[in-house]
Amino acid sequence: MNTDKHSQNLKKEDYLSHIAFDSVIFGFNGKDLKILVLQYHNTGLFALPGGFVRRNESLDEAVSKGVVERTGIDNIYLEQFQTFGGLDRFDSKAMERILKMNGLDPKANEWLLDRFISIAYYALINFEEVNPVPDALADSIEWYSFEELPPLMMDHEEIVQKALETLRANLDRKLLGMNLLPEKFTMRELQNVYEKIMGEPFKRTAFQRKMLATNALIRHEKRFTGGAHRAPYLYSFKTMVKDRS
Amino acid sequence: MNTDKHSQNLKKEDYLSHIAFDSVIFGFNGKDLKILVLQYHNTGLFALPGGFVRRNESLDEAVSKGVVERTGIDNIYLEQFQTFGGLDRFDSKAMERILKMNGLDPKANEWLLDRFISIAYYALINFEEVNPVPDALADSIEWYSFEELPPLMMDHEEIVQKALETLRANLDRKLLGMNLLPEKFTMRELQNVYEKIMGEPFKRTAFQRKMLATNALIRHEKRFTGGAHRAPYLYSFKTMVKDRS
DNA sequence: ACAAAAGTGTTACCTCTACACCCATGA
DNA sequence: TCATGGGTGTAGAGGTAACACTTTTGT
Repeated sequence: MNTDKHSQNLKKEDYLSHIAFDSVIFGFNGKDLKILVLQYHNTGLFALPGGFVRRNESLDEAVSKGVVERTGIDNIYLEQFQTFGGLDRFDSKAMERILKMNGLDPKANEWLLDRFISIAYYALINFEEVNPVPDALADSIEWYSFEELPPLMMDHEEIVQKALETLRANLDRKLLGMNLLPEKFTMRELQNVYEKIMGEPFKRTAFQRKMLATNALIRHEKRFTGGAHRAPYLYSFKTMVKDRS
Repeated sequence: MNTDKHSQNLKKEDYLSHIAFDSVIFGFNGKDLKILVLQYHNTGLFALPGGFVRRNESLDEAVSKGVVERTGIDNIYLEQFQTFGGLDRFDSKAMERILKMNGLDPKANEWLLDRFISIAYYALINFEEVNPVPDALADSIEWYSFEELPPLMMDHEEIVQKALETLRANLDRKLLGMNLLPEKFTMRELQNVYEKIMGEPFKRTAFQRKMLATNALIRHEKRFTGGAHRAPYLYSFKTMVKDRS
């Protein structure tokens, strides 16, 4: 949970009360699968980037805007995967602390201390294009790989877990790999993405054939890396179709 | 969208504003796949059974309670599948009419006319056990098969569509058939469920083998129907495990 | 005996896997 | 020419699908 860039504008009447969103933003730096985590000013509290929904925008618009603001790129693959509505999922003391540390009056922003239901989305982005931007209440937003995630607020660790599960379940059904890679990539790079997401190694030759069999790749010129070996082909995905379901 | 049984209790302060749920309740009568649709008093408006979330109950609890109240049975397979948050998804005029026709003052229940985000669930139940119960605002709740669905309010047709898609996508991954059948059933009955859900016929022998290969069925005594043919075995599902993901 | 539906055996086919082999590249 | 990693050919295993055959039941 998190706020708009212009925190002074967090007026109750502009937003739908009790409704928040959280986003699990995945990026792949060529080696590791990472997610964006932000830290609130002077509190030591870590959380997923999130926000609230304005009365005059749809849920999808709100989330899209939030993710674009944090990453600096638009045209992002975004997918809603679950809504979290447990009774335990608000921590008014932590929220109060966050507001105070940002010089905001908790009394004047009482609606933020109330119970929230959060709609969770995951995003897949091309790591290279991103320049993460913290919002007004947070002083840092950084990439963390799964092995070194800091402890997250409230139920955010559960949200991350569920995001990863959903991503895994969808990986074969949809062509998700494309959203984590630059436009052109080698088969080895594609395999790396798949292995990091699934958390297990694949056989090189079987992977290659499986991918080619999907008929979704275009083969381009070779990439001469300077390595003392055969130059691999570059590939790109045929269409911008992200969902084949 | 819909209300609690005791509509006089629909006090704003008891509920989370802007948040509703809708449920697509599937049942199988041995021949057709049907869903429960309710009709509001004197309005000709059809809608999915739904409700609101009390401040002191979790989202899942609220939905579960709502579905149990309408069907009269508990221990129902329930799965959240999507949250709908479009700007178009409120129709204050229709809601006003519903309130008026039920002798409620729209002014006193103004929060119900506001914009709502709805978390949608689907439920799978054993048709035979159900005795559908309309809530206070509705005068009927009835089974409709997909071919004869009445026009539904707001985005409820989209919700039904998405529920069916999700059910189809999950059918193989999870053992969902079990929730739509009585405890013991024949292979032909199980195949009927699958065919109705997927909307396509399966080969009898292939289906039988595929099901037996899952190793999830127990074979019981035969059922002598009086038909002039070999009596089929009865089967039941091995475990109450509903999710193998 | 016969018709109807249930259950199973068999064969052909297809797919996937493993392994080997060849290819291209720069040192 | 050697080491390294990329691409493809092939044979065997395993799984799937189609079809026929057998079994069981009530008329």
